Amino acid sequence: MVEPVRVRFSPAPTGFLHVGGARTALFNWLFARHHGGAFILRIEDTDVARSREEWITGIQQTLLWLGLTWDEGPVLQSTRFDAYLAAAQRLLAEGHAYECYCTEEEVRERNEAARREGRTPGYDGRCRNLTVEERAALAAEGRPRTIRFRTPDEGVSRFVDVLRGEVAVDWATVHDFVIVRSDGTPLFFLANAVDDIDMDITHVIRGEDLIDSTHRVLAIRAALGHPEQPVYAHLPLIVGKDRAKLSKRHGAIALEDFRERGYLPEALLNYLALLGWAPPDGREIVSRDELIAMFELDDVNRSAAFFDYDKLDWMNGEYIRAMPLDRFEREIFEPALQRLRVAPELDAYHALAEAAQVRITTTKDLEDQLSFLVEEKNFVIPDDEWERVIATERAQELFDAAIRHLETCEWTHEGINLKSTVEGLGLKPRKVMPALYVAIEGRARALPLYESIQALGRDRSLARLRRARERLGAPSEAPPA
RNA sequence: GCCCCCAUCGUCUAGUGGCCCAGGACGCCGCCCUUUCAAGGCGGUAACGGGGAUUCGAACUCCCCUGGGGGCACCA
Repeated sequence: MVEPVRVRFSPAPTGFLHVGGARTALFNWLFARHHGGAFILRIEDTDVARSREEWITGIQQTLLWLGLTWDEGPVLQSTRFDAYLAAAQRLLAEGHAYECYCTEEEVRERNEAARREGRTPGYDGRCRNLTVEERAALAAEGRPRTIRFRTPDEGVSRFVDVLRGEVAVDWATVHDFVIVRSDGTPLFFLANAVDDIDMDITHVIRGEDLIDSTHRVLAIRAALGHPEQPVYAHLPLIVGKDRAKLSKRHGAIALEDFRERGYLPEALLNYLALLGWAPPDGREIVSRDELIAMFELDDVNRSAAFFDYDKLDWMNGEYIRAMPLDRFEREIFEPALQRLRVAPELDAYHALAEAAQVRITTTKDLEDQLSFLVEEKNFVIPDDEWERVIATERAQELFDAAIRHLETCEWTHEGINLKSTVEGLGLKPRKVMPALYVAIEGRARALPLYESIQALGRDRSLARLRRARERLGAPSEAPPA
């Protein structure tokens, strides 16, 4: 590429950023970084009524969390209305646009009628060729006035999409559309066209849902004296379980929520990169730098992708496991303890942290696993676990032996080892150990027992075992197996 | 209704006319390891939507059908 690459991510601040938007941002960012170009953040807040300040900051925070830093911006379109309106005046003066006095309701009603009668909806061109007198009369009625772009009556609109080849449509099927609202504010098509020109955008990478609007934006560009086209790449959509496009009100989850649920930004980034793109070498775990090095726009595929949480979970686990232990302890283990209000005695918990690292998929997961460390009065054994796992034949013997062992053993991993104690009773460890897990950790699928006992300490461990032993009662009271 | 886009295992994908009776990954199933659960190792299940055409030869090219999705706002 000879010219410097300039791409933009241009969300509307009308809601949170979800995986679809994030993937679009990521591909733009990767493309810019790969080519040493500029990644620009542009906020398309031309719809003043729906745009909110908090979404603008929210989107930025999310991008930064993912590590998608921008080189220019954020440029708020709401600060550039003058430029768009000047362009509109020029289009008006040169006959590419006209003043339209149809109200929103009228247009909507006519469209609905058209749909009902099986005709194609779309602006019917009522105000297309008004005379000066007619316009004056309508204005005198106090009717609101919009500025509407006049699309060509015939011919074909075409552009080349990197992923899909030539995309062509008959102009006859593209109806005139509003570029300035009756309140005088500009709309997406106008602002988008003007900004892409003014910002020297070279490549437009966005969702496929915008593919049809491309013809309209291109028509404005041409009318404004810029017939040259940026390179377009319309990314396949990310769909939900029902294969329908994800949106704020349809199945989409805010990226913010992924953060709260304990996903690592690098894992989410990696996963997102694999939605619609695959590295030439077929690897799944690809670092940010490798992504930048390998990413090519024409390797992106064309069909919609389903967001698979199972695979994301796996990938997040991979990233957690790949962390150096000290970093895991510092950034994930310790904060989890703090959230549980457990004093982080890291020396005592070292082995536990190591054991936990390979067992969790999210950092939120870790909290559940570590919840047994809470103070004694808050520790409870769920009734169903008690019945299923602890209240079994020979449980009394088992607990008596375990208590005896832990009362005197050396307080090391090897010393705590209960295997020979259990085997000494003629019991199979695999069969009966779960009872001890539940007594100590409150659950059968839990962090390793010896590390947990060690972390809990001798007194607290014995207290839990004795409590369970007491509840079991005398041997004769044991329920028949 | 009209226009546009898409079509390989359940899911994400590789594949660009012979190397494919289709490869990898997630999931799932089984076995091993094992103090539970994981992780790890080994193995397995599973797909080119249908029909034509081109060709010596099609997952790969073309056409039709079917299916799915998107768009047709004073949203973006």
